[in-house]
Amino acid sequence: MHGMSHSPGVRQARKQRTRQALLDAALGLLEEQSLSSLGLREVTRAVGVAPTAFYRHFHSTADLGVALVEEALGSLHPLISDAVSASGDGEERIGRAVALIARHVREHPAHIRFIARERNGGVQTVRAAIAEQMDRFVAEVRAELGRQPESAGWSDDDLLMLAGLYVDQMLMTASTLLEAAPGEEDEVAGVARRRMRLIGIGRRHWLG
Amino acid sequence: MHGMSHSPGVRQARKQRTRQALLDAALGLLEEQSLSSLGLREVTRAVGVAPTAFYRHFHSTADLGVALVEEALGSLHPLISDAVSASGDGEERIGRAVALIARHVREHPAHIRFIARERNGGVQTVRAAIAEQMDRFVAEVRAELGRQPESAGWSDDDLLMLAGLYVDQMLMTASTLLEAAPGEEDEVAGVARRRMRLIGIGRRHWLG
DNA sequence: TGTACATCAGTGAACGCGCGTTCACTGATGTAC
DNA sequence: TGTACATCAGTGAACGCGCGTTCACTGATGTAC
Repeated sequence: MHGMSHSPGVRQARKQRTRQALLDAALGLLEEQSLSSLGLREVTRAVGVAPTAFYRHFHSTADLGVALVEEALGSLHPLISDAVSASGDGEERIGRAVALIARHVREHPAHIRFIARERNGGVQTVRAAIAEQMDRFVAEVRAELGRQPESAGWSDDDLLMLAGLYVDQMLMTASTLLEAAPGEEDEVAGVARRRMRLIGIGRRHWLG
Repeated sequence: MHGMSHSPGVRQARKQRTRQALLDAALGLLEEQSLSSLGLREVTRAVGVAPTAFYRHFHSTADLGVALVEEALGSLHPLISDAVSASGDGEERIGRAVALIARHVREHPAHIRFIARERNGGVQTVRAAIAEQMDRFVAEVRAELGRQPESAGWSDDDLLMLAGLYVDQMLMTASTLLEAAPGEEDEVAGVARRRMRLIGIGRRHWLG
């Protein structure tokens, strides 16, 4: 009942909790503004710690932004591969991919908003962090596409082009769903599916 | 030599010049930050007028942002229609459309950056102004597509879907060109052309 | 054409406020023995 | 197990600074007659 012999890192766990609270608070504040106008004091106020505590975790709000990119996109890689590699015929795959995106947007709206906003935002290091993750997504999608029989005869360049088109389309769909009025989501999802269908048709007739 | 009988609006012309100077200065400052962190004093300082002069022209920096949307996108409607309606076969049309975009990016980089950044930015009224202009572009492209023989048998909904895909693709191409390192532009344009080609193939095989 | 008055774009001082950052600190947690 | 010392996450006061906004103003431009 009296714990282990040497301390298991209570201090470190508390620090981690504060850090996460700062990230969560920032993400909330960023629903209505851009990172380049987010203040360090705003964030600490929302958490309920002293402004100076911020420096124990991040050098600046830009630094925090890079951590948010990691949080928002780092865990998304499995989902992306799933979305592309789903089995079944083309129509089924499209339906499942769009449903996966819609679910992710419903469960993590603030993360998606943050990425869509800062992808072209005013903070260079954050833009670079997002671009790096997006490049990884494109590379993963390309690898997945390369495994499919439909890709026989495709050059590496063309596969990369197609992968980029799919990834951009996914983010655009997510961002549009986010802005959709309640009840409009189905229509947005329908348009997204038809776009994917048209791209799929282009893919099938690309050669020959 | 002594001017016309009643004043032709010297005062109004000067006011217009100051207003334009504020817009130009703001656009320059926005290359490296988002509108939501742009300060009114920053802008007037860059122009060389008193901070209070700002209020003679705009209620706020958000208001100035809406004016910038008008400036950046208002004059773009003819170009968009041109890009879609160019004559010649598919490949020629694609080449001309991408060249038009590349030229516009070269001539108005700050405008494109502003739109790409604020399309998902932190200022609601500016987002709405951009969305409205984009909707107009989509409607215009749809009308242009509707006039082409390739669109026989297409439903209004599908034409709208295709028009949206083209417009999103154009903005994405513009934004990617903007971030391309010098010398990389040709490769980016090449990928953009292949994307357009694939979409065009999907279009040709959409029905039947 | 000349005069008297109105308009209004731009000024400059002043305000209260929140910002990022520094610094020496506190006290719970961790470590050595 | 107990004691003495080290670490370090979080504190709170203080700083200088730039911000948005108000206000009464100035003087060139515009208008009426």
